[in-house]
Amino acid sequence: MDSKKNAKKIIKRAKPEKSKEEPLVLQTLRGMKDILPSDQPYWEQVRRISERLSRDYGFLRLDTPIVEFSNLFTRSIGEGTDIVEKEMYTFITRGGDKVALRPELTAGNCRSFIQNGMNVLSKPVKIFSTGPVYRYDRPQEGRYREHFQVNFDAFGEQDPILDAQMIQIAHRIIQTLGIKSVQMQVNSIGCQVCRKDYKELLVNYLESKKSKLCQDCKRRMDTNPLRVLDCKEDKCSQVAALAPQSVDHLCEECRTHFKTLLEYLDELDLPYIINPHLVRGLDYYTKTVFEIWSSAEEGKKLSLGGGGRYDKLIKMMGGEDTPAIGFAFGVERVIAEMKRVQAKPYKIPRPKVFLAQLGNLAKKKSLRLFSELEKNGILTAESFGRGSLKSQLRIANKLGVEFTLILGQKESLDGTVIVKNMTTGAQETVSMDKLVDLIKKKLKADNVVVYHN
RNA sequence: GCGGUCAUCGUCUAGUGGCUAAGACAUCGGUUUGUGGUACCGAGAAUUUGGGUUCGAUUCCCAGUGACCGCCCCA
Repeated sequence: MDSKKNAKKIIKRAKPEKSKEEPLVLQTLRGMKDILPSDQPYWEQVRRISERLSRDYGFLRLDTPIVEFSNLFTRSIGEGTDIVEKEMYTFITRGGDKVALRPELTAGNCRSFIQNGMNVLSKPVKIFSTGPVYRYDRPQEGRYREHFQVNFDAFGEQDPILDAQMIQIAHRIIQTLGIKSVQMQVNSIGCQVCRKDYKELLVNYLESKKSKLCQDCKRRMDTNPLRVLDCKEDKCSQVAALAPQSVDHLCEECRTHFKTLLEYLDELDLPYIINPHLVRGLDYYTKTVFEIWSSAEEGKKLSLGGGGRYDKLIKMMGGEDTPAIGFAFGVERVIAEMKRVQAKPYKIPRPKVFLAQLGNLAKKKSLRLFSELEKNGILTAESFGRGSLKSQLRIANKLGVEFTLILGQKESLDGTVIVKNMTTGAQETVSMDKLVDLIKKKLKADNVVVYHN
């Protein structure tokens, strides 16, 4: 006994020495995580609801590669943005191409739209996409280096009714996922022309109040003056409160667009507010921008998702002038919120039948029987590797199945199988060829095959 | 990128500058031969990594790594 233990310890000690030259680190990379089976009901729910609603609203699915030429992102998102400046996973391929892991989905979708000539499709072209995106930033709760987004883009329609519909579907998905208490925040940051004018106006104003701003904001005045409006410092928000607002300085077209959008939103009974300080981190936005926030409890400073118009992006990228609008939400954040408000995850179907086998002959036959049950839509669990009936029943019990099928030596020879009711303990022997029908009947009678969602 | 807090079995927790680092849950096995839930018994399983101080460190110090918090920013 002692020698056994010692031997183990020696092996343990020896292990690291063996692999000294290249230590194997059994750990996910910083800011990345596994999505474990126990979490899958939530993910499944998000997938199902998103896919269903995307279809309901006429979106077609598009999947694009995770890796693209890196300038696809730098040019669309904007050279000066944080995402591009310090958060991109960029590398050179063996072929010498400068590529990057996508930090968001819209750029790739636009590329695909142009490359595949989707402008010939009837407008609007509504695109649904989902998958991982990558940003090399400092991880925290709700912020990951790899996270999943569910994304909607619509190309070729400049009518603000599409803005309203986009906000509607965003709201609808989050609500359907069980997050009832949400708030939509909307704003208009104008088009290229009026935004530029507004920025000048704002900078002039801020310049006059410079002494009252925090250090960060003094810096922001140059890099991103709109951000000053968002600062949490008391003194800055006092300055921001009196600052000129973008909505008051829109050009005629942008003002009408925004006004019409608000009329549509009023019609929809959505819980929205106009947040004149709402600014988004990507350069390509024009006119409408919006975010979706949970309002269940204060404290959370993370939006669940956001989006906006990018009317000039396709043209800027070299495509035909095509107005567009998009929205994305972060799956991890939405799931965290679902858990917080105790929203119901998807109920993954559990087996109602367990197949136990006993003896060599039965073991051989059980594989075929299992397959037979599966083909007939009877979800069955098993533990073929286990020998004793006792341990198999224990598993069956733990799984909470309705029936256990027992196939032993005797039954194998007779062409029968024992059906044991796990609630009552009663069991009957039935012939193999009647088994499937019998089980189907029993499950139906017990009304156990009802799943929600 | 900057500042801070933390780090013990799979999970949740105890504990200590010095004998085999404790418990619960979970896992696996057993309580005779072909029958589950309870009970009883047993097994495996951890001091994040690397240095340093020390006769001796899981404990003290430094660094790395990671998680989390506050910035920056964002989904």
